[in-house]
Amino acid sequence: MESLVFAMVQEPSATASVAEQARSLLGAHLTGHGVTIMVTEVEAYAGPDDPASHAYTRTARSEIMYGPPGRLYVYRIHGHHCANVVVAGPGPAAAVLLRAGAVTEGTEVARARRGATRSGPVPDSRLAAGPGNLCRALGITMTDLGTDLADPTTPVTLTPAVAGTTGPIVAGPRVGVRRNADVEWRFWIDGQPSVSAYRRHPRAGR
DNA sequence: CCTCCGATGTGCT
DNA sequence: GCACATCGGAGGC
Repeated sequence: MESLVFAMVQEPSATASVAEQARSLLGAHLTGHGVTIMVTEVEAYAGPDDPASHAYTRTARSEIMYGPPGRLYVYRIHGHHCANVVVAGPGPAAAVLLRAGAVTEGTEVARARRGATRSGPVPDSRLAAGPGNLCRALGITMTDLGTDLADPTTPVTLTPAVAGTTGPIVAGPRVGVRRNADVEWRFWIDGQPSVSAYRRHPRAGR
């Protein structure tokens, strides 16, 4: 409650709908290279007014977020890939990070891509748990950067959710961000086993 | 050039 | 809860 007021004061109405668009992606179906997931966890990132966003500074890497919505923004971090949907915010360069999903098709392919950890095989419910693992399960790499997600002929496509079919949606602070660490722009479907545990950035303020 | 540092994942104490 | 592998982007010099 208090944090919501804080967010509204900090972020004027220009970015409020970025969070709404992130919420609306929950329950959508994303297909990547033969594997389909239902999206269970997302995070909203705004543009130049959101220091946690890559679009906070406009560079060659973040340029795609200043372009048309519905395209895929892929970046690498710590040797992993992360996938975002560029959305049309009231402000420029809004995007939604796809953090987790439940595999609904292509489970065998996803298992093969994930392989086994030292402690054993990855449970099917966690094949696309976490943004890096989601990309691995779906075979998303930098070659998919800029894909038009509405074009059914591409290897990566997004099918919108039917509103009101996901069950309860929960919100909290974004995982692992140092700046704007208290803005509650992570959204997930309550009870889904693919959803990440919250980890605060070690050097986040407060 | 060179340094810093993550929108991470995994394993271990 | 904590350490660390890992690597490219971004910015400083």
